Amino acid sequence: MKIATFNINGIKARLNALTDWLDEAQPDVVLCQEIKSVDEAFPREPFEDRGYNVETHGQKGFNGVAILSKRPLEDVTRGLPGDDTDEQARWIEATVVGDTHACRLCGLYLPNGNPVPGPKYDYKLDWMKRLEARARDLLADEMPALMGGDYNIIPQAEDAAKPEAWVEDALFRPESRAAYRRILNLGFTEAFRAQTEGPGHYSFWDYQAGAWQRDNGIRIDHFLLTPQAADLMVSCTIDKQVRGREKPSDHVPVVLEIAL
DNA sequence: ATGACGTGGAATCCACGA
Repeated sequence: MKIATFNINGIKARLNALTDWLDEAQPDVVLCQEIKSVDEAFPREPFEDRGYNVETHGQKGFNGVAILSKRPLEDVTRGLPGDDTDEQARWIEATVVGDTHACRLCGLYLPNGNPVPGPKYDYKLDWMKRLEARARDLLADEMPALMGGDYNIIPQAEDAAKPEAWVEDALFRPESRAAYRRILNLGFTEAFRAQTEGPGHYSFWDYQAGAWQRDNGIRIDHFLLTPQAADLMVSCTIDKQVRGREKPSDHVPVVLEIAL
């Protein structure tokens, strides 16, 4: 089963780019971030016409996550547990049943957190504490599960073309990276780094200052797998070429192949 | 050294992003 994460930066602006990519890459599941749409306005038809089930968790203007899946999505839940007052749409879960295993899918859009310090950074770190709690529960369930999405975390210096430019940024601050590492250290496998080492692998290039043309990117879109999911992993790749197309998102898809 | 680009929503600019 081919499962992708893709921050599309606006579903209305990216409709053609996304459907073109679906037709070409034929993923079974896509975890989408930054749909920037309320649920009622999400254009379901182009995806349903292609055989995808659509589950959204949107809000007006910003954020918003969705799952597209060719197989039925069961037990869908919306919102990251742990704070009933949190109104930002950044988390959605569902279970997909494969040929041999079921897998819990968690799609996430982790807060950016800039500027540092400030309330937005506090929110990021608070959100990551809640993420850690949910991650612990997923491990305790001892079933294949994954958390995929835009983590807004540059895990290591090698994950940025110019790491020195990010040292004061919420995506690369020691506190951010430590919070991410705490989750990894619970027993998760970061899918891309399980197979590929070294610098030069990015999933985001800013629209500004010719970042794409200069390959000035960062790797911030990740899949974290429970041990039961990691045992089924086949490959994890970044579909870099998508960034060079017409009217692209500033992120590209990361694609996980897993033997479900 | 600075700014640069894009999206959505409201409104002819602003918030937000990374």
